[in-house]
Amino acid sequence: MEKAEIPGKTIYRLSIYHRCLRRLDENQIETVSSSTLAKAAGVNPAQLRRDLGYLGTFGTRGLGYPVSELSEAIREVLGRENLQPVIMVGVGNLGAALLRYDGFQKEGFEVVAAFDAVPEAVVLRGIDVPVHDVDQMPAFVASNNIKLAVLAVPAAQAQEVSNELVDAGVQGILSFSPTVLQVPDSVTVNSVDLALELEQVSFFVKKDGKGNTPKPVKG
Amino acid sequence: MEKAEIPGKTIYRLSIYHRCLRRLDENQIETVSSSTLAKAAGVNPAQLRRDLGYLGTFGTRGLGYPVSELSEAIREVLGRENLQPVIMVGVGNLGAALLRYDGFQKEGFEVVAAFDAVPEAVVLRGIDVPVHDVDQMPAFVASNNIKLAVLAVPAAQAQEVSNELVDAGVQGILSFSPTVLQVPDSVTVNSVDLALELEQVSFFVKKDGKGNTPKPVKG
DNA sequence: TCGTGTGAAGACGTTCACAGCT
DNA sequence: AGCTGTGAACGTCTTCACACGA
Repeated sequence: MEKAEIPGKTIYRLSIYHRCLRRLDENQIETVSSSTLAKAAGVNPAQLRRDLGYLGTFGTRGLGYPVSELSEAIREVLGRENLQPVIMVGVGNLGAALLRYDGFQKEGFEVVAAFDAVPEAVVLRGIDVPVHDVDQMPAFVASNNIKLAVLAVPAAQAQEVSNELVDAGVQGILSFSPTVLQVPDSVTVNSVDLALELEQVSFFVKKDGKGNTPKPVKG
Repeated sequence: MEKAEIPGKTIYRLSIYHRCLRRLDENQIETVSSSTLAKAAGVNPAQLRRDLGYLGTFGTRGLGYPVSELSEAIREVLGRENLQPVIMVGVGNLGAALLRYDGFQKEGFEVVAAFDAVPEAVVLRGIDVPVHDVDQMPAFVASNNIKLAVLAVPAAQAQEVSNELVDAGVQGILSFSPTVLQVPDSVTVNSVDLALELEQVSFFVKKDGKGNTPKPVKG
């Protein structure tokens, strides 16, 4: 019965470990200890071991973890064995920048199409993903069996577009709109609110007169 | 002795409440109950009351909270009474999009200058913030007493630029580089890793065969 | 009666500390 | 000796549930 639930925070950190491991692997390093990897990932060694414990038993006592094997195991758990298609909705400032961003591809996601209310207005410099009218989104999602969407529309339209995505069959949304989206429980939403992230930093900066407030760390 | 430490997670939510309250205020709504505001913010009502409890006693039993008064109180705690200057470092895809993004301004931050290794290469369409060579950053930070920086440089340069920012006197960094930054304890870093946020969504989407994994919610 | 404020309980996440394997 | 794997302690955040004021 190896069916322990993996907490969301652990998942997030596993992704970080995965990146570090890939770098180690590229450098031909075959083994790494929890303390070394933990330092690279910015976490406590005990936490790292606890996190890896969810995957099974990989380490060798007195030695450490086998880099490529562990990397592979994490990739499997994260479900990153093959490319996963994603659509982008909203190709304004941010959406366009995200379309040019190669970080998603590097982590195994492929942005296969983009949708905008006014696709004619989109500046296509450096964008090689087709940009369609948002009307065509539901059909595209259905026929290509899309599960993931990145939402980068203005706040005022976010809820409406989110509803359309959910109706079309999307099951996961990464939203950049500064709004709280209401979705059914079956749909996963992750909201990245840029201004709030900055505000978070700001608070802990100005509070350093003497009251030693703890450092904020992403969930 | 009203000196209770406010947890980071509460700070983040206070920012959300603040936004909701501003919207209510614009709509001339004078009073709001914890359950209404909580629903708008996507949290549990008890949590909302607990969070507001850190600020003091504002509500009226049987009635709710005075919208504008509460909004003001939060703004004070967050230290958002006046505009706060921020610099942007790295004006590539993402950096340029963030410069055009008006969300920071709306939350009381002003991006006063941007820096890039190759400022000549920056496409200035829609950007009205001066873009300087990164060499000039330390002097600018010192003479303008800048405390906050947004970092949007490639991963390979992130740590180096981060060091320069810290040396120059920056105390808070919002980083978009997919790397773990090592900084002194006195400096606050908040790292937003776009690909990892998408990965987080992806994991919880594909795990819905039957194992009902919990929904991830930002910090 | 309605809704706040809060003690107490519970859930969750992190870290310690050490037994045990190599 | 060195490092993993993990019970147990600890700390933090969330939610319940209800007393109390308007």
